[in-house]
Amino acid sequence: MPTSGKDRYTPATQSIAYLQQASRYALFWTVDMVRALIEQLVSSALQQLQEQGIFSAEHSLSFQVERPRDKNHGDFACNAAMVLAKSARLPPRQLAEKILAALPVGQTAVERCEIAGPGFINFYLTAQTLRSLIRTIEQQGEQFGRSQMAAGRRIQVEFVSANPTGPMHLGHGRGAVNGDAIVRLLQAIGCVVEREYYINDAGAQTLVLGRSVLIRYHELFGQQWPMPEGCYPGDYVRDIAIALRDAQGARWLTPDLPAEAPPEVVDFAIARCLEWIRDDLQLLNIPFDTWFSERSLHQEGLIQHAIIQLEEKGLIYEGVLQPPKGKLPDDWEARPQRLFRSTLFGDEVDRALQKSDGSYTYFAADIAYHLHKAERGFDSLINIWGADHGGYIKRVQSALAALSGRKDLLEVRLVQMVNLFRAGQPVRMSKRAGTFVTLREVVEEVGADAVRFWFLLRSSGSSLDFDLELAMAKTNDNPVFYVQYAHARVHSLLRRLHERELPDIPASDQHLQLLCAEAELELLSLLSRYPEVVEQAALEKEPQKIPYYLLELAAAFHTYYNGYKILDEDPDLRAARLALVKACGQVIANGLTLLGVNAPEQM
RNA sequence: GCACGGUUAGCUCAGUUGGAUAGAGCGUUGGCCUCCGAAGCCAAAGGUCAUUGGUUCGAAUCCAAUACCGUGUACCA
Repeated sequence: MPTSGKDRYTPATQSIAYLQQASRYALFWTVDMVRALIEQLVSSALQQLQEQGIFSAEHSLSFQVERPRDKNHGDFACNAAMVLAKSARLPPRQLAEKILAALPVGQTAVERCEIAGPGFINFYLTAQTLRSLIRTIEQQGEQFGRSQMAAGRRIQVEFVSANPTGPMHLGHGRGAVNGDAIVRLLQAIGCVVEREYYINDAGAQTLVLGRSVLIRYHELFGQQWPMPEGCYPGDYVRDIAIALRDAQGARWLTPDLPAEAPPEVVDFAIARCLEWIRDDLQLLNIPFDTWFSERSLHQEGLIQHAIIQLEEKGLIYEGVLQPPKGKLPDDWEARPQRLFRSTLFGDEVDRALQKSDGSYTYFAADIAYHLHKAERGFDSLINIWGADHGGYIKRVQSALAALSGRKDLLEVRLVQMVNLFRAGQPVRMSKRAGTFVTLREVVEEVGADAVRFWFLLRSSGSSLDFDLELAMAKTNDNPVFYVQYAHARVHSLLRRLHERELPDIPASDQHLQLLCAEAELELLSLLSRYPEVVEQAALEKEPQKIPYYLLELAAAFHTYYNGYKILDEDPDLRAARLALVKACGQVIANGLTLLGVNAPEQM
């Protein structure tokens, strides 16, 4: 039986006869049907060979039907002859000959098959089969490429979760765009996805923010205090202070700098930062379903709830950690702490739950948070974190495994850092020198589409160079324009059609027969791969596969456009080519939508 | 030291159930508009897939060591 696809494609349960029947009566073949047919054909051939005694009965006849990388190798390729050569005690190519001879004949979708390379059997689809794809795309429209393969699966994606202590920077933006794209991809295969933002509105950093604001606030009234070590010097702190003064006047003035800012000031500052963050996310068109407050964990006693559960499992103890190996921090001292036995779950050391002042660590809150997520009944949880948080993965997964018993519930995906460039020169960023570039400034300069596309073009696992100049370029240098331009060209053709008052005739099956140039069949073949690309990108949570596919499709489209006249004098040919071109436009639009990038009709 | 990520063309990077002659853009060189948008197309040159070994019909891909780069490395978030 075929092992290709496994649960990823329509199982090849239909009989060959059924599929042949379907091809005769249905308007079109879907890619899944073709794949299923080919798997059936090969299976049937292998069975016949087994009856002939080429294989003994106990040999499992597994093989794969795959998409060849090189277009010269046909539409599908089968590796059966190579995988089974040993069992058959035949050289791969000889076995391939026998398989080929045993393939059932007379079906309509496959034009020809041939042996190539070390023993691949390549299948070339008929032009008719490829053309029918236009019907699929016409019928499914913006649904083309979407599926229900993971229908009903409930997934939560937590991403961004930038601290509300300042404006978002480029790294946050990358995480935001990446998370958003993963959500869209999962939705495209039928998952029910919830987007969540975890607000770190408790803890020391918020107090530092409050204190920094308070100092700037007093400056507005003529009171100068030096900014203490560790406080935030950025200009935005002054903006918050001004807003505080404008909203609440002088009521927070004090003769001396208090050790802690009043809670109202802290809350005001946090609220202000959150407002900026929401605005920035909106600018990038990234919505959230839930904004989850860390503070609520403390207030509702959920941290105790989580710790009690760990205690009941005997996973908490009072202890002293060994000093870390390698470079020792200057102020390291042995101190007894309340520790969680994360080493039992694969972590390197046990982790502290309470600080020396008795308050809970960030980790303790994170345990409670993730327990809460687990209790909300998701099938899986995905966190998108910056690479600098990589060290926390094991401990959070340990805690979740301890509490939920589900080891694979949480998947953490790290997004590497972003380096900012302008015309090839690195843009040095320093908070102190005031040369820090915020996400908002970049989005406003180059536009949300360019920012999104660039961030999605690179796999999240490698660091990314973002060049402001390139992102704005309106040439081939800029991939987002290249793709959008292809889409705009499609609509430009439709506008020209209208201007010349030519009829927009729907292409008949006979019209489509005129599509037989190599460039046309290649374009069709490329279009047929789109649903598989979406599926793969979603399953692997690797959005970059979509931009790369779109670049390939756009390139093929531009080549076609340059080589052939779409608005031909011959109305039949014109109708056929327009149908193909519209299908391209549809798929480009679908792909861009999946990335949250606009598909403009005019540029 | 340890953990995680990375190393593919001059530059920036794609390349996952292991697959055929390893790809794209930029840059370089040379071509294509009396014609639907040249914001485009075509062609050429450019490679020890960091190194070494292993697994097998087959390795950039899997495994093991090594080298170099990045991030993190008690109580911060």
